[in-house]
Amino acid sequence: MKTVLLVEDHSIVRMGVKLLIEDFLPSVTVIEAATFSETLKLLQSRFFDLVILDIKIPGGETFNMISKIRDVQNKVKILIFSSQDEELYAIHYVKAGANGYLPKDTSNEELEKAITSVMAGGTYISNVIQDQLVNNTLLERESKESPLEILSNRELEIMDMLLTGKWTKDIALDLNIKESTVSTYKARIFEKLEVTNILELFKKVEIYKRRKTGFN
Amino acid sequence: MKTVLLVEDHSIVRMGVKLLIEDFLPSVTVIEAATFSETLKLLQSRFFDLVILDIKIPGGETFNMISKIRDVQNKVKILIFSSQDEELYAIHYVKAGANGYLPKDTSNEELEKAITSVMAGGTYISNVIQDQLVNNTLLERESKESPLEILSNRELEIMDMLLTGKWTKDIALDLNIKESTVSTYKARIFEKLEVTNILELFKKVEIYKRRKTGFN
DNA sequence: TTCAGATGTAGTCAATTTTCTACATAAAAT
DNA sequence: ATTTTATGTAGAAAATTGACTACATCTGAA
Repeated sequence: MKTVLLVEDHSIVRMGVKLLIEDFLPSVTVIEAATFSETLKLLQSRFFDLVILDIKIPGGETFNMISKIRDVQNKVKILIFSSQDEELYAIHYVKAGANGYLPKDTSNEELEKAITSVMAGGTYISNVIQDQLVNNTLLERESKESPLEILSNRELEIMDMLLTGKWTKDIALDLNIKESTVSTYKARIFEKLEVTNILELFKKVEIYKRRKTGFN
Repeated sequence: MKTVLLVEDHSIVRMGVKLLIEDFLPSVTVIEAATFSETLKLLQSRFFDLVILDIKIPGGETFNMISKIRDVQNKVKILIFSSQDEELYAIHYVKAGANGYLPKDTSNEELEKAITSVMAGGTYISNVIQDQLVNNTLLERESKESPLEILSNRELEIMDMLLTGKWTKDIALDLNIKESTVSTYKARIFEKLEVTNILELFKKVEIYKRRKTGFN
């Protein structure tokens, strides 16, 4: 008899997922939690085989949640269940110790596959993320503390200016280099951090900042 | 015998909502649609009492969806069923002719209440929005409480897309308008919200969201 | 010591975006 | 009823940025 803790603040979604699980795995008991503190309390009170974790529930500090869960029940499997927007960071969740990542707009079949494979002790990563892994040396890069560390000083300097809202030409002027040079840096930064525009860059950096400052 | 058209692309959510409705209103038939074109097709083929509309489904142009639905079946009730992120814009949906607005993270009871009251010919507006209405002196009166409310619907729509990280040409393509038009909107949005680039825009909107939702 | 890969820098030309102007229509104000 | 202002939309020209390519120097690994 397996027990799953479903952490998700949207009751509608909870209902759908719960139903789905009970349908294809009738022997599984699904317990629900809507907040992170509730989650921790439940984890302290009883054993779970799997935690399905919506990464942006109230009271949760994204990356820290995973380690906090493991602090309480270190053998529990964790399946991140996130909205599409977070796909960018999916790899980080896995790196941070999650056993799987699943976008919310997934098909029922995928959800089923993910849950069974993670509960069986495997890892589940949606195709999107697999692509990220395959055609990139991301894993190696991620082995460093922060993706920001793979930037050269000059790149970092320019990234900072970019995040201030400066335009290519401003930066070129400030640093006395050609605009084309700035463009090159920009391209390299974007490539290294795997983003395609300043907004994504900003969000990514935000996450790392939070990660550093959060008590770990 | 009433019939409800549930428009929602996430199958998990569809499942939850459908179940809920069938549970508390057993006489109601729920038909599902995952895209907007599917929605229109269904509306043309048969009569519905209510459309529950996820505002960001594939193929939908946010605000136009409401009028397009009314073009086909002008007496149908429309209940906007949107994710929390859109709460900011809720008031615009109601202005645009929706009969109700309901955030996705609602309780089952609220969903029930919303559906019954809208189907009965009333209007349902979640408390969050009611607050907005109250201190804004109502739908008609334009109040500048929120900087976002001074944007037109089209501007808001484009701002959303901008904040997703989309480029001018993508938006133009999506909305079938010229890139220069998008640029014009962009300029107007920037001017109205007093920012000079997307980053500032993003930050401004973030701040406003946090204030409204009381998060963190 | 040698050599591949990383880094700092640009040029060129193509692609994209912005600016400025314009205009019809809708909505609001007088 | 009439004038203003707001909104949705573009065209043309100008400005900015990006993609590719190149190349010298530096640096760590074989």
